[in-house]
Amino acid sequence: MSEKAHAPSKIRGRPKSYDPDRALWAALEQFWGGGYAATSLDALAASTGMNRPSLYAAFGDKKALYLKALARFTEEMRMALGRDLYGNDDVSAALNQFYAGALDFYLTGPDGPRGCFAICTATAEAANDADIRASLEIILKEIDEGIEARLKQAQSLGQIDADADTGALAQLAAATLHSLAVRSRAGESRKTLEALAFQTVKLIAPKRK
Amino acid sequence: MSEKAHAPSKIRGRPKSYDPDRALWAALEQFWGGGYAATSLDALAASTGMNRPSLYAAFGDKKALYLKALARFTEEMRMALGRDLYGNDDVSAALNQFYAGALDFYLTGPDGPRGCFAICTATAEAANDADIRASLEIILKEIDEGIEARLKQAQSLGQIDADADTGALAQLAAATLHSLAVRSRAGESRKTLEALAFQTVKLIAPKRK
DNA sequence: TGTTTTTTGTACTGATCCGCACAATAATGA
DNA sequence: TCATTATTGTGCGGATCAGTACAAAAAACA
Repeated sequence: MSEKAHAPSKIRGRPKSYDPDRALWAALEQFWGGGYAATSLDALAASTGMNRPSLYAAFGDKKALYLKALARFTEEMRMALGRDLYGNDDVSAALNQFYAGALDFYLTGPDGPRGCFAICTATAEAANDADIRASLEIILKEIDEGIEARLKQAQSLGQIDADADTGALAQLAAATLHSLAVRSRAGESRKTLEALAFQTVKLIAPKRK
Repeated sequence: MSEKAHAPSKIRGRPKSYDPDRALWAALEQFWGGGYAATSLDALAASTGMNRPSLYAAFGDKKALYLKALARFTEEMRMALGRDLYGNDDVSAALNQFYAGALDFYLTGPDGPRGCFAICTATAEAANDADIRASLEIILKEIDEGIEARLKQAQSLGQIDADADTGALAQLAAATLHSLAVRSRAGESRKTLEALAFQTVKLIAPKRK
C-alpha cells in the first residue's frame, strides 16, 4: 500500500504531504459528484488536501486529472467485473451479484446516490471532447466484452442456449447497467432498481427445466 | 404557429426580434451539445440570436432557461412516444419503430451524434441540483409509463403473455433506450445500436407461434 | 554546516463567467 | 408631434475560473 515505507530514505527533496493514489480517488469523487465542467480546481484542491501547484505537478491540468480519474475508475470497474461475475457458478446468480455490487456503488456516495462516474459525468463532455469520448467508448466496450465472456462461459456449460447470440445478450445486460447508473442518480429507489436488474437476468438467462 | 399575425397591431412596445419557441430550441440544442455547466450565456446568446438581457427577460436565469429547455424536450419526447409506439398494430414493429426514431434523433445532431438531451446532460447535474434531478426523474418515469401503456395494450390483444409483468418489461425497454442514448453519444455505430434495439424487442415481445 | 533537490503555500495574472444598469430604439396611442 | 411602453444593445461589475511564478520549507547529501 505505502511504497514509501519500504525504503526509509532515498528520495532527495521535501517529502510529499499527500498520497498520490488517495488524492486521485479524492479528485475522482469530487468529479463524480459535480461532473467535469462544474468542478473547480479549488474544490479539487480542497478535497485532495493538495494545493493547486501540487495538483498540476502530480497530474497535469484539469482535463488530464479527469482522464486519470477515469482510468482509475475503469481499473476498479474491471476488478468488479472479474470479482462479481465469477463469484458464482450459476450465471443467473453471478449476474444478480454483479448488479447488486453495482447498485451498492451507485447508491452510496458521500452525498447520497450518484450513479456511475463514467456514464453520468463523462457522457456530458463526450460530445465536445474527443479524448473523453474515446475513454468513455473504451469503458462501454470493456463492460460489453466482460459480460459477454461470462455469458460464453455459461453457454459452454449449457446454462444458456447454444444458439443464443451472447454478444447481443451482453449488450442488453450492459444496457440495464447503464440504465441503473442513470436511474440511481435520478433518485429511483433501490427496490425499483433491483427489480429491473432481476427482470433483466430472468430474460437473459432463463432458468432451464 | 405565429400568434403575432392574427392581431396585426395591439402590443405596445418595440416588437421582439426573435421567436420565443425557436429561441428556446436553439438554446436547447446548445445545451444539448455542451451540457449545462460548460455552456456559457454568451454561447446561448449567439445561438439564439438574442442578447443577454433579452434572454433574461424571456426565460430567466441560466438554470431557468435550462429547465425550460428540458421541459420543451420532454414535450417533444412525449409526442414521439405517442407517434411511434402507436404507429403499428404489432407491438414488435411499434417498438422497433420507436427505437429507430430515437436513434434518428440521437445520431444526427448539428455536430455529429449527441445522444439524448435529458439523459446525457441532465444526469451530470442531477447529483448536485435537486430541481434538475426532479425533472430528470419525471422524464424517466414518463418513458417507463409510456412504454408500459403500449405493452398493456399489446397484452390485452394477446401479443404478450397474459402473466407477463408489463411494468418490469417496460423498464427493460426503457433501459435499452437509456443505453442507446449513452452509447450513441460515445460514438457507437448505428448498426451496433440497431442490433441492441432489435435484441431487446425480440426478448420483450417474442414472436408467438 | 552548507549545498542541492523537491514540494509546499501564497499570490498573481489574464480570461471568462453570470447577471444587470442604462440609454437608444421601435413600436402604439393620443 | 409627443408621451407611453417594451425590447434591444452596449457595457459594466463582482466573482470565479484555470494556470503559473516565486519564495519559503523540508528533506537528503557532502
